[in-house]
Amino acid sequence: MSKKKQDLLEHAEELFYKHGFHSIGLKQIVNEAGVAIMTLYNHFDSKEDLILQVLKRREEKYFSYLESSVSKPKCNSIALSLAQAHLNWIRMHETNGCMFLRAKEEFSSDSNNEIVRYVNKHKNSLIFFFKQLNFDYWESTRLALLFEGATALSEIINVDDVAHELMYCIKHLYKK
Amino acid sequence: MSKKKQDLLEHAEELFYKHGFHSIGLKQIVNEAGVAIMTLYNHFDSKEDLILQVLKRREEKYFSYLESSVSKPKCNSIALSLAQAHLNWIRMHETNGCMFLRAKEEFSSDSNNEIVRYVNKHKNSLIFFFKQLNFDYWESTRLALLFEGATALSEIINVDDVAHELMYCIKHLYKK
DNA sequence: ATAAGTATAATGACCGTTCTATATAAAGGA
DNA sequence: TCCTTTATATAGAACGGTCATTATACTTAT
Repeated sequence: MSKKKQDLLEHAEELFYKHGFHSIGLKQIVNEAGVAIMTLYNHFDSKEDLILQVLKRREEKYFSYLESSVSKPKCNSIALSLAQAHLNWIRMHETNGCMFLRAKEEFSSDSNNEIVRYVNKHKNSLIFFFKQLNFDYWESTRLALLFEGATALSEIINVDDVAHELMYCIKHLYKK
Repeated sequence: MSKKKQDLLEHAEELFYKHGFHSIGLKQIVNEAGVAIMTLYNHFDSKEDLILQVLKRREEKYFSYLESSVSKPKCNSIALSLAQAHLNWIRMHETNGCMFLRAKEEFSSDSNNEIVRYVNKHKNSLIFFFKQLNFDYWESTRLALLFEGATALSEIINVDDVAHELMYCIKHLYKK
């Protein structure tokens, strides 16, 4: 992948997450990335295409982060390891909510929008990921609920306190 | 309050929640409400002022909804009654996330923005509301985590399944 | 020479906000 | 009852700005 394209993806991810998808203009992205606007359109079909590629890149990073936490677990409990990984992910970023849900929210008025469909797919992949680790449907759904809650609450109170309560919930609600 | 102002607030709330704050233009709001653009500026100082008044109205509705659930409880458990009320609130609206967090997210790049400060205050009011019902800090924080999780997850999977898991968590994590 | 990146300007549309000028209707005094 | 004031609402245009996208033409490297 071109260095310029990578720069664009990185700065677009940061700016979209910080300001939102409608708020940020392509001009601001290319300025931040230090490339020309035509270079952006050379690598991406449209703003929607850029958003989609940003989200796909982020999904890969997030899932590989979760996966590494189960392949190299730090706790004897899988649920606890996953929770630790999710909390670390939150700590690594600005606490500004779930980027995928925010994308869906901003474009959800058109339910056939490609971004909306992609986010739905992504969140179902997350629940499916839990199921593959031998959690049943309800246990997986519950994990998703707790993780989304942790992400959202971190926008308001400090992450350490959120972590405290997420761990408390997991410890009392999961055996493995 | 003027009938026109009420119409504006109602349609603005619906449109902001459906499309987002930056996405929706004032023209579309006045069209939907059936008033002239100058009528909007007669009642509100600016778009930011309109957003703030929409959020304040919504906060009152949400809190009075929670309050009525504890004054006329349907369950023997306070936490369970609150959870039922929160789930009913979700069912009453389009499942498009928490409007307050979405407002904060869209304007958070300017942390001194009045909307951002208001949302922070609102969420702290929620935790304070729980504390007044004799939940300690951690119990209150945990309730907030679970409620935010339920709101977020309802954007993805059907609310009945979310309700199932929220109730499960509450039952196993709270005595009263 | 081929490919990738650059700068710049143009397009048409929409943005929040303000201005002007007109219409309506209720309220108060004669 | 008539006249005047005041408040509220209206339509429509204008302002300067930004938006995503496209076209053109120039400069680099490989």
